[in-house]
Amino acid sequence: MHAEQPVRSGRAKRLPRAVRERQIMDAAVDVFSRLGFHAASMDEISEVAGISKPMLYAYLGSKEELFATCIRREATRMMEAIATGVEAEEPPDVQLWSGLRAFFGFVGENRASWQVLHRQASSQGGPFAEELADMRGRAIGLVAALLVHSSDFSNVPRAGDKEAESLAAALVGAGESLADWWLDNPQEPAGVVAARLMNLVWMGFGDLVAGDVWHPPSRRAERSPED
Amino acid sequence: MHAEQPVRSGRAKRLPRAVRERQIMDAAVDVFSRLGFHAASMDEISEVAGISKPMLYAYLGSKEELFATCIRREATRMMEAIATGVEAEEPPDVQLWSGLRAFFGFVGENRASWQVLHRQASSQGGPFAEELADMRGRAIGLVAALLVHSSDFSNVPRAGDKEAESLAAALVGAGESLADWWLDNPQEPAGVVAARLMNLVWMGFGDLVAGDVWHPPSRRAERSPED
DNA sequence: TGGTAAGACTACTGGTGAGTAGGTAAGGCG
DNA sequence: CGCCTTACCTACTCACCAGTAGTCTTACCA
Repeated sequence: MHAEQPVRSGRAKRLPRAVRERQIMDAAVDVFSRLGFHAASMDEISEVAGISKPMLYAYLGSKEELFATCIRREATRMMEAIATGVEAEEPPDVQLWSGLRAFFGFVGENRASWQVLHRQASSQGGPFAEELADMRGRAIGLVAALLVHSSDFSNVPRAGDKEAESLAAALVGAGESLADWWLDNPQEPAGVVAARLMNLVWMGFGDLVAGDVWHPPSRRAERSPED
Repeated sequence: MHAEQPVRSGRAKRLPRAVRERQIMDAAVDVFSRLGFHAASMDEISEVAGISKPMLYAYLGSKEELFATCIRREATRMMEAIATGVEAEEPPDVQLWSGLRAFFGFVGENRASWQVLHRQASSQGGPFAEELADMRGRAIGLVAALLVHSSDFSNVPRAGDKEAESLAAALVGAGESLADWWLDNPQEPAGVVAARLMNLVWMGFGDLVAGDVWHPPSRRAERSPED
């Protein structure tokens, strides 16, 4: 988690524009995540960023533009974090496992980002939710493709795209909510939470109750299952 | 979905307090679900309800009280709808199935309620989220108890409470998100969506890919799987 | 048929927060 | 060293909205 620098008292030191913009964005994500879009005030964001309000407007435009920029930046960071963790050549279950680990890893280290993306963005109407729905749609699409691809390994008639999509939506949603739950119960490491979801969606309660569990292939031991 | 009566132009007809309160609550749920807590204005709520602002304050108190009352009412309605659908004597998988059907049935017929509960309430901080977290916690607790109980049927060492709870959180979350997805893709009936989630969480992708599916016991045919 | 209390309204206040006008310091470059 | 550009500030305007004061009106009962 970023350590926002303390509230300044005098005049801020001169800094190049790019640096200030990053500071402002960090502050904005922080404030938006804590208060939500409407309750967050530009005054507070500027204060946390350590500059004055007109700088905000000079650099990042209106409040709405600022919020949209936050969403885009954080969404991109997250998708990249996940994409980096997944190898397209692996078998489906391993890909899923890698994706889950990367996802929970990101959330664990960027709680504010996650709050902004998951709660604030989706609960505001208009272009924000749309922006977010786009990214969410891409994530669901990826998972759905994974599912359809999984079916190719078996001799079962290929599931309909709609069906795969809704299953993917359920899975993505399970991940989102488990991440939320995890924020309130942060005792456990990311790897354990990810493994639990992996077991749920891959094995199902039916198998789990019967004592069957999924476990990652033991090769590739450089990535330990604990964080 | 309620058909909110159109915007009045003259003076409203005299009505007994209880009736007016219901109208106001319906209007409030409608407006809060569309705009969120902050963006919703008491003026708009009063307009949709077909009365003037002072009536709002006379009957339901402040904006915060009104919102909290909405949450409580809708949460209670939903929990009751689910509880009514589940028989405690049934085997675990059937209980889960009934619960899912009842849940998706409720969401399908009360979209505004669901928006208020799932999005708006949780994204506002303070006592609202707490209220909501309570209900959510009860739901998770119920599912967790179901899971622990399931294990008793098997010879597996009983899963830890924490583990059951996180699995339940994932399941509840999967339901929430699938419901959200469904709102955007409302072609399919509630029963089909519920069945799909049931299959996912009970069988798991592993079994589904292999062609194994869960299906409800064929007795009790008076409840058809379609809505 | 008139009295009255609950139901309803118009028209205001006060506070808050988005966005801006106009002015001040600080680094760079001749 | 003086000039200009870029970073930065204080102090405002204006709109919107929660909440209220004071007044009118209608259904019901005696």
